[in-house]
Amino acid sequence: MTLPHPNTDQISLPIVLGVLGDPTRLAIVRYLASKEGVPLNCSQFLDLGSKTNLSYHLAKLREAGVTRAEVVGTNRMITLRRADLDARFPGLLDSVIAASADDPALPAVGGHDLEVTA
Amino acid sequence: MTLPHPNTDQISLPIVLGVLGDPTRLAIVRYLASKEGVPLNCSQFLDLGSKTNLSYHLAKLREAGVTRAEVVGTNRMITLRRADLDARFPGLLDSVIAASADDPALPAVGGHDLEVTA
DNA sequence: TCCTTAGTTCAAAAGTTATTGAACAATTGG
DNA sequence: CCAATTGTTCAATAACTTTTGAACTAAGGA
Repeated sequence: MTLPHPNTDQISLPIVLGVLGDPTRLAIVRYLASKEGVPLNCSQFLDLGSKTNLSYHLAKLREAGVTRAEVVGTNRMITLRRADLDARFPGLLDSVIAASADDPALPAVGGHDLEVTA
Repeated sequence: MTLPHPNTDQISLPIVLGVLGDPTRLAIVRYLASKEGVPLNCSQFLDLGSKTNLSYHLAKLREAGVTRAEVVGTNRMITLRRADLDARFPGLLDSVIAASADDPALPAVGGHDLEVTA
């Protein structure tokens, strides 16, 4: 039960940009970046939409090569593909994350500030 | 006859990313970046689509704050809003342009290489 | 003034993306 | 085995985006 992911060299710039051009998905990426190293399961994101809708957005991110999802039991552990994105599009992810960090219009995950101690 | 543009602080990250997530518009931005300082009119881009369709894509870019269009006679002179984008989203435009420079899947403007002498 | 050039606007059609709920599958724990 | 948990898939719908052609506006030159 492994899920399909593009290889690094199959990651496409317009597709990545298009996928990030959605507030829900940008919020997911921003949250993943703030918890880098910690694999998160889908239910962490339920603030951002219904379970079905998140499944859709997380699949878009995965298919674009922005995230990686590993099946662990009944969970999908989701991580940012930072190294792959940095290799393919140097500086892009950093600038997107930095810019998203001070965007008050983006939905928040957790209903609390990202700086709250974990 | 001035066209509507967002102020710098009204430029939105998801909207900019969404607008750049289209091969035609990315090709326009890439070409504008390669000719920075030289204002271009719309007909420069006719390789990328019909006049009507380009009017649509150029309006999207302008409304998102990515380009500026100035009316000069019967022409619209189009420039990249690099300073505004750099101020709002540091590093973003540079990384997008650098990444788009080596994307063979993007349509080309002019039917010749961008490095051809002007 | 009349014609041309440059680009917009409008309405329709076609295509794509987002959202929902109900049903499904896979794993884990009792 | 049974039930709960986690997440997917499917079909429907709603909403948006892209593309087109015909009609239009505005400026400039003959």
